[in-house]
Amino acid sequence: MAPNRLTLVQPEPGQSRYAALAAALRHRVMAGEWPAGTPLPAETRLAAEHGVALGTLRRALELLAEQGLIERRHGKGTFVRGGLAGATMLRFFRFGSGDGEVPRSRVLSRQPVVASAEVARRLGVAVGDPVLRLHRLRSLQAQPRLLEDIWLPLPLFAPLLDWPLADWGDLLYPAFAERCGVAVTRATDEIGFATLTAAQARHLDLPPGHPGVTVTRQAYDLTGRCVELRTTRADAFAFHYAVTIT
Amino acid sequence: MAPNRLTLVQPEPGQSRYAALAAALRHRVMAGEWPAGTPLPAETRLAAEHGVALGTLRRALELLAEQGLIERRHGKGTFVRGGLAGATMLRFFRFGSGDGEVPRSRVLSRQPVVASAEVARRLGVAVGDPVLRLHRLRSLQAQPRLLEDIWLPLPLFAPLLDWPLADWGDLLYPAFAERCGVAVTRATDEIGFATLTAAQARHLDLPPGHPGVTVTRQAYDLTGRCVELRTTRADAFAFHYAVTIT
DNA sequence: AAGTGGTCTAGACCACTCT
DNA sequence: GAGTGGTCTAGACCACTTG
Repeated sequence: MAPNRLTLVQPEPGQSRYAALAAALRHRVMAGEWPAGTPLPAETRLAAEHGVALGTLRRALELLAEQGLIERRHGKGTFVRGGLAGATMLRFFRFGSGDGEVPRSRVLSRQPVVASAEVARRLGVAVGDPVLRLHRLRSLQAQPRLLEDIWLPLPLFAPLLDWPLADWGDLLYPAFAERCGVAVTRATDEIGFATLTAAQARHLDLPPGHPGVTVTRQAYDLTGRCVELRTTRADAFAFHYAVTIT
Repeated sequence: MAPNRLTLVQPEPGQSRYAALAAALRHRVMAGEWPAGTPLPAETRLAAEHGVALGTLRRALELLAEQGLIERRHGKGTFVRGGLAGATMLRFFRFGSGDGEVPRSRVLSRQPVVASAEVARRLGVAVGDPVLRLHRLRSLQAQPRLLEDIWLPLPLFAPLLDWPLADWGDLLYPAFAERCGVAVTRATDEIGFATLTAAQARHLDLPPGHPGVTVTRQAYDLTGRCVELRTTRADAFAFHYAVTIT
């Protein structure tokens, strides 16, 4: 795409111009025109490029900023956001003194499998499609705290098949970005409750049948496709979560 | 306050004009100038009243709309919002077939007490201040499902002291609004797990020691003061909650 | 048809960040 | 000082709702 050319937006009937413009910009971002962390052109420049008034362009950018696609910094510029931080799962749990500490992670097993009905549904792939299954234990202060089952769609995450287990860091999302070019931008968590199986309890240093909390996460990238399904199990009594309702 | 007079806003240093204007409008709403459900004056009128451009006035209204204080309806007007619906607690739980059904509520006990340290802290009153304590059981399809402990600051909720128990409806927030003039606009919920005591389990038709979920709610009115502290206990296995992270 | 909020424009000026 | 995003203005026109 020629960067200096005029590219008019064509709002569909019933759609506002700034909404159409936001969609157009969203596509340019997702096409990789400005990689994550790099600034977009200045407002005046972008407005001229798309043949709209400054206020309209700003409305569009505000929309994208709300959606978390870009980030605006006064005096500096408008930047394409990278993925989520990665330690977000921890904000659900309260452990002794390790607040803000990144948990140590150990991959217990890694194997390519075929997607079950449940996994396929949540991951948005076909039943029987190849997926990478990870089993992972995360510890705080040498105490095992979180037991994770992770499913990743396989053509996409193939680089992880051979990656030496010793080189896996404590956070997965940065690894997704570096190794597989996948940026997680949005995730949904479902919180439920179930007693731990004997095997699960053993990993977590808890008695069998101990009450456990189950957090099922589906993570999505810029294009909205689900790139990760993760089930985390932990001590229910160490779980704590706060929400604001409006 | 004279409605037709010019009332200029005075933004504090470092504050934008629309922010100052929003604060001014917020005060006018909270002072009861336009009761809940009634429309504010038209944009052009309000802008003229406060001596600002239309765009600035709109920015201020957008702020208040985001905060849930007002609601804008295209072609109709800008309205002061009432309180929260009231059945919000249910969205945490999945029970058999009663989706969307409003649970039947029965008040088990009602007594004025003095605030303990914990209740005082969460309610924002002094230790020893009078509060009204309610014990309440809520059922779906004749099955007891939710056991609630509720504390209400007492000068404010005095009308509830004499109100015949037979006349209490199934929802509390509408009653708060009608009887005590209290509109709940915001609430925070904290979710945790704990085993049920024998007494709690008995009310819920569950065995003693059964795993329970505890939702602690603090509800606030327009002015930001806490008007309700509520602890809800229920079957942990029937608990389910979904969040979106961005 | 009249009144409401929603969109869009064109331009001025301010506040922040870097060099 | 030059470049960025943030605020504010004044006015035109559109879309929705109601009588």
